[in-house]
Amino acid sequence: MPELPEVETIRRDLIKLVVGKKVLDIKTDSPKQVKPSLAIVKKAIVGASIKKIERRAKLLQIFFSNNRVLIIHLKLTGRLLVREAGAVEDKWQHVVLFLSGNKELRFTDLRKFGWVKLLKDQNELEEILSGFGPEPLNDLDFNKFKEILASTARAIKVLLMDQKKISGIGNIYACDALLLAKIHPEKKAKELKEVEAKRLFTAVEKVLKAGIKYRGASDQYYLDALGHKGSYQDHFLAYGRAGEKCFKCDGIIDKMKLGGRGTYFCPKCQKK
DNA sequence: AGTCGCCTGGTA
DNA sequence: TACCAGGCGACT
Repeated sequence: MPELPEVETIRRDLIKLVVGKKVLDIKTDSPKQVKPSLAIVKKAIVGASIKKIERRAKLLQIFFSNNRVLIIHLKLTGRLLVREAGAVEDKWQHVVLFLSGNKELRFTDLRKFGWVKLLKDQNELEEILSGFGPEPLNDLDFNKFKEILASTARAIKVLLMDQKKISGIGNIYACDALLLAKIHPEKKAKELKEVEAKRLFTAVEKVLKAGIKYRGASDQYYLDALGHKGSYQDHFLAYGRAGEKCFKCDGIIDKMKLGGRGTYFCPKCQKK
């Protein structure tokens, strides 16, 4: 599932591949995923060129030369692929932007949970972005992190994945950061001791940076903008490793459900 | 805070 | 053939 490192990798790819290109046309076979509607998006961006591409949390923002903004959420199985015009159709291809320079920007999505949304104006963008917590690799310092922890008695893993509190962390990096910091996923956030908070703060930064370094985790569906896999899955600490040996002790990684989500942890390293 | 619904491919 | 995963918003 695309989380901060995966979306960031795609953003960096797209900057090289599509910035400066003009939108010639757009099509979809899955109208529900294009908001507010294909007709409105078409009218707004056909003829404009891509000016810059930003990321906030797991959201990609495409800014156009006419000041319109498209935001994209990949959810679980979304991909953004840049292909040559007319190249063989990609699996689960649902929205296509036809670009100048004989390129196509394709949004593919097996589950169809992802979406592409045209914003009304700058205000709407600010409104949406203001709903996200700080970026863990940019505007989060340790004091702010401690405040966030102290604000709730929810399980620490659920908190890490709450985009309103901290942005960009999903199941993979939450599981890995908690093992690296040796903290049980169910531990209440406000009950973390200073040293644990410190370890977790460092661990979050470390796993996210590793994710970016390895160009994301292609455990299941994730591919970068050129359709290549990342390799962070070869460096998973906890995620997806149920039954395998812990990387730091002789314990065996276990799997449980927490907040409805599969949660991987080492019962020996991560005590409650 | 817990549950449902959105989807579809993979698995039991 | 039924069931399940899973980000996130809506609902309870």
